[in-house]
Amino acid sequence: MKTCLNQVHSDFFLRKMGTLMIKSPFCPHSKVPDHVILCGGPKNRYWVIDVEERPGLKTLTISCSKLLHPAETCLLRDGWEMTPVRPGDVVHLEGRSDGGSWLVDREQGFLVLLPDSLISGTSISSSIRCMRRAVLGDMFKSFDGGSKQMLNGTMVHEVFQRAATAKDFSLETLSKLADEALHSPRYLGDIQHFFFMLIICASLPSSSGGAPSRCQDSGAVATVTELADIEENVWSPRFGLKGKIDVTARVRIQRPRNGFHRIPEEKTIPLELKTGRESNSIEHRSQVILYTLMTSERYNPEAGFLLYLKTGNMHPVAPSHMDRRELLKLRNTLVHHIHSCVEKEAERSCLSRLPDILTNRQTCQYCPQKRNCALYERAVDRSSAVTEDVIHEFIQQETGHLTLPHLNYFSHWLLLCCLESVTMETRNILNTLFTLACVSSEKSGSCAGNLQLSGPVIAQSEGVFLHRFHRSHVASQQGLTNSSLSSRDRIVVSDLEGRLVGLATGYLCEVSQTAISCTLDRDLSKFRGVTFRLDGDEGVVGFSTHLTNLSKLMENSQDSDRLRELVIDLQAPEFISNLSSVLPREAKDTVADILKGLNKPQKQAMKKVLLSKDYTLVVGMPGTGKTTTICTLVRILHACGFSVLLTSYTHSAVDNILLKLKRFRVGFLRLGQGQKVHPDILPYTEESVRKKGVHTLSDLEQLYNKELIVATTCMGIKHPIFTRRRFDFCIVDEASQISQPICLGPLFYAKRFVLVGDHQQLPPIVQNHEARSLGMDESLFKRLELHSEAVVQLNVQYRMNRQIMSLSNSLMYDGRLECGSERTATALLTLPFLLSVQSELSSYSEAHPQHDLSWIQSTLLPSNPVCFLDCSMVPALESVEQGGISNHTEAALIHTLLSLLIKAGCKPSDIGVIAPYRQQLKTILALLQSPAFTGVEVNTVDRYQGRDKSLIILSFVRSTLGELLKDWRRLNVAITRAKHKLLSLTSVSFPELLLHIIQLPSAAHKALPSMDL
DNA sequence: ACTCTGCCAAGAGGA
Repeated sequence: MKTCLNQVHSDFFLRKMGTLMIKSPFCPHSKVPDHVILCGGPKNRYWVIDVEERPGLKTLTISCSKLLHPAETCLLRDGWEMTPVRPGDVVHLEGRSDGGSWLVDREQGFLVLLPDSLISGTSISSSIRCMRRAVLGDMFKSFDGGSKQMLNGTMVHEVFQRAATAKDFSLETLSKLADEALHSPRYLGDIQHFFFMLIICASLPSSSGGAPSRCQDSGAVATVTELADIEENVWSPRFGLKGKIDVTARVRIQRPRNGFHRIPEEKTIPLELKTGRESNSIEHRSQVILYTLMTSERYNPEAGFLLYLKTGNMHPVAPSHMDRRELLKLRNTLVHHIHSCVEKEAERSCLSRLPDILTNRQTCQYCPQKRNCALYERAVDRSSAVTEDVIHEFIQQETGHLTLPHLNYFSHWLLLCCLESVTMETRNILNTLFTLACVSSEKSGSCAGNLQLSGPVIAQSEGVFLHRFHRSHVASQQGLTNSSLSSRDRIVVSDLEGRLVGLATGYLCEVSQTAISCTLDRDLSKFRGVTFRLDGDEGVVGFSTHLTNLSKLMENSQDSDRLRELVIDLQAPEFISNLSSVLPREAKDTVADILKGLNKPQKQAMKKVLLSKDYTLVVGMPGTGKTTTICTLVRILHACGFSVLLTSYTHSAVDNILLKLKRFRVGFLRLGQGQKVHPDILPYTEESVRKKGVHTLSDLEQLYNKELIVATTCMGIKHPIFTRRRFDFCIVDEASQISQPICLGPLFYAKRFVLVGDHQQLPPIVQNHEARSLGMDESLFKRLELHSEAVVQLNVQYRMNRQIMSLSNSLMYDGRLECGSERTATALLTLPFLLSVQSELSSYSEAHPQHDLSWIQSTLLPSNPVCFLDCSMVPALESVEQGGISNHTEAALIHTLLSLLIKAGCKPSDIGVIAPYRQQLKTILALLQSPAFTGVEVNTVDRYQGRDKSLIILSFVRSTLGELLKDWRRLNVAITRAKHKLLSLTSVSFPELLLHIIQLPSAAHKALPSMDL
């Protein structure tokens, strides 16, 4: 067995420091991180302090207190000792403890490793055959599936569930439902993909006489009396399981007993439907066992049923302790592999080994993960020792087309993504839902408790139910509006007791003091009377899109081969020499017309794109009309009859271009959730077009093929349209802010691509330090930039006046940035009432000669477009608070300056306040409560990218540059948002920007306390 | 040492 790393460390520690140190629960080795929540009792969460291994036995030293005291012990044996538990893990224990000593063995107790990671029933049952496949399936999620049989299964499931709900299994109803399912917009896309039609009725039970069904087992008779639910969603933080139950049924069980009355017993049990062959396999039965386990808190079902629709046979599944034990052990192994995808080796992280490859040709042949399996083996595990011919041949077959650089790129980015996902995982707030009482969650603001359903539930559309909750009694004095929950947030609904965790998910609509309305994916009207809690779901999206794209890049296909050459091998992009061969004659005039409004570099960009055979990179320096350029480019391509896939990382970036495009009456199709799309773009979404009537395959096909231009976010490429369509061009906006694996996604679907961005502005955000240092913040835009022949620079800007521009020029652009016109270059802030403010300041100054106000006087002057206000003498000190870093002195100075500027006649809506830290925004906003400041926009540097204001006040907050502004790209963004005037409050000296410094006197922020502002 | 947006999901069956 592999020795785990932590074990090595503690052994080492033990030898060095002697036994006393390691036995002490307070050894620094095992400090509990802040985000971990521990507790005792039936929902216990223990921290593993130490693991001691002996043959056939594992002893854990554990504690449910963050102080790691008192410590308890847990003995694992009879196979449980193989559980891959390590110091620093969190575990849940089932069973009994005898004075702080637990025993988990053959007969009693369960250990649930990392219980807050909920593992789905299907993942676990798929791990029975092959653990490696289950782990890969968790990483590369969108690889399983896509067969006709599956689609058939999905639809038959739906038909059955609907018929069961209606309690009507007549042939007439069934065929009606089947017809509906066939024409449901939900499946049309998939059906189109497979091009087949099917007759559903063929797969339905012949004895459609109906529910209730019966089942016989060793004399006991179970009769289904009622359907409690369909597609019930279950999250079980107790066993670390989750799943969706096909049918939750009430049954009456009658057991014959000699000499006793047959007292019927009512039970609620899970019922699993299968439409395929009646295999009654371990996998199928295990699924049922897991459902009984995860619903044990809800219904305590002793058994469940497996119903094969083809034959109509129902198999009871009554799990034994052994069944549950073995499945939980599998879950623990699986969760271990998922959780420890990276490990440290000599201070450097590397990808962990996966469970071994199965050498069963039969099983592997149809495995949906076979490419990823082979890739991982060759690119990561690199076990040269394995020379088994079967495996070697398999790996060769799957990855033979790849070179070493390809494999390195794959494993490198896989490692980066895994590192980042581990860091993101610790911020998952859902585990507070599992363990934290609602009251304490409410304090953090992401939860609302004590809610009761009020009024009717309104079904808005399929799977969208409008609910209203009101707060039954205000336990805490807080009203609901104090919470940070706001409309459009994603939420999870659970009950207050923690029995019905994750009942439904949805979006918040309205929040008032005492009521909340939201749309949920399920109708909760039958839970009337239950007290609910509602938690904000920040949603850990995970990295499956990243990994899927990486895997796709390694595919043995034409599209992927070409992308690998360009992206990994960095093959030089090619261009054709003559425009006339691409420009259709009839489009020439239109194109010439469109080109008229452009400046020189913009025209150059158009030309380069049209001539490109592979890709073009458009550098859009600040204020150079990036959006206009893209919009014009799309119009030209459209006029030439080219199809275009238009994407960016964010919805707002996509919609920005579309809003412009719309004005030129260029048609397009916008894919994506209506919730996220700009209201003016909504009519162009698939959803809206469909409402006008899409009933058949050809309708849908027409909808998908009609427009030359299709727009969506980079994450939106899972849409069925991409299984059918290829585009002439793909344009990716803000490409310098998108990480490589995500940026790759849309490129698979186009012959050529255009990346638009500016690597001198913000890079992709990476949380994990190691991942960043290993280059995860390098965008594809930046990677490809070395091919200067592919780059066009938009360097003529229409935003900043000369002085502000030169600041950025000296910092970043080596003087390449130019003003588009003399008007732009000389534009200044207009302050109509400046004179009266200045004279007021002068008279104040005379009355209070101890205050030196000359700095304010010169700061206000529009003819001073760039002012660095040096606060080091004031002094303005940063303070570290709960929510981050802020600087109250700078905030006070901003308040003073804003008051004077607005008084001098600057419109609040022309003013932007920028700070790198969120906490500073809060501090500033708190000072700007008066209505006079309404319209002033206070935001972070990051959120201001792509936008501008006439006047910008920038608060540096920190007296050293700090991690954020140390990144000059962020500093560059900050200083290039202002059109006419830029005021920066800082205690940092910039040798690079030695211009325009105004020294603030000591206590400058207290200079005007009595002046009427 | 605090910057941020994306996603609907667990399962649909077959050797």
